Amino acid sequence: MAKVRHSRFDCAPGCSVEAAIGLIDGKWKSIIMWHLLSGTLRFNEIRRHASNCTPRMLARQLREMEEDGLIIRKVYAEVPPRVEYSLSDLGRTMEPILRALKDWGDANIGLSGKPKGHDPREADPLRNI
Amino acid sequence: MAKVRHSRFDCAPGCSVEAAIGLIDGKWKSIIMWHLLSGTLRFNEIRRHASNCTPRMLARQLREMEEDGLIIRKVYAEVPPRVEYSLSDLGRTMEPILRALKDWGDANIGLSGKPKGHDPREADPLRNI
DNA sequence: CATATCAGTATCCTTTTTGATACTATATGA
DNA sequence: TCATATAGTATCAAAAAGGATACTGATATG
Repeated sequence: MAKVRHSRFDCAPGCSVEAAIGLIDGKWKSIIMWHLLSGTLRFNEIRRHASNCTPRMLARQLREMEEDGLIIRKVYAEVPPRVEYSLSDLGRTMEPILRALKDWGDANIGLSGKPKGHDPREADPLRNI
Repeated sequence: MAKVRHSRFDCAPGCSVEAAIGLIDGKWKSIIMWHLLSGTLRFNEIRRHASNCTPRMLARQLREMEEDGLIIRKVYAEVPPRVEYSLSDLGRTMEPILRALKDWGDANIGLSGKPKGHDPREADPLRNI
């Protein structure tokens, strides 16, 4: 998405939709949230779930989600360091969204990564008359 | 989001989540979908719903959604031109997602544009020991 | 005749996001 | 002793997304 994260909402009623999605649109956020639904995870545990997410990216996304109050970051004063991430109460309220996304994806995304079902252009070349 | 739109899914099981959100993460897509739930709309009608979306951006997002099979674009050979956008069957299957987003937003976003509920850092400055 | 409407495009530019790579300090285990 | 694990950060570069503005061509309206 862009620049201004969930800014002003003078465009009701679609805006609450935009606001909600604005919180989870980072490239890894929805995945992170999804896995945190199952319980607390440490930094590198999350990283393993989101392979090919660089530590830099993961850190950024986690910080943003923390700022948005979606997750909780708990630092233990140990060596080597231990940091645990978990969903906040607010974050947990997003479960219906995450589940809806998951259900839709499971039902509609083939292994191709493209939605199932034909592209209308291929099926009906006259559509565009 | 980024570069590769719903690419490969070697990271199950979070990937269907990512795939689903990848289809609606454009700055205006979820809003467009939301309004199309109520019925067919013309280009400039959508534009009015998404004030301060430039025609360039609106056109781009609509094209992408069309390519993804979420919406249908119907062109009438009239002058001045008339083009109608509507949800495809596939697009309509996203209603649960959109509704979940809307419900969450209505329940949790104040007029500030920030999620309701306190930032943990303000409430508990010792959290980060 | 001048203007507005329609559905966009074209061009240029800025901002935001993401990626690659290397690096930190300390402790444990081989 | 050397590597490994931890949770990141620093720096640089690339790419993607978004924005501003101006323009189209024919027709209807004032």
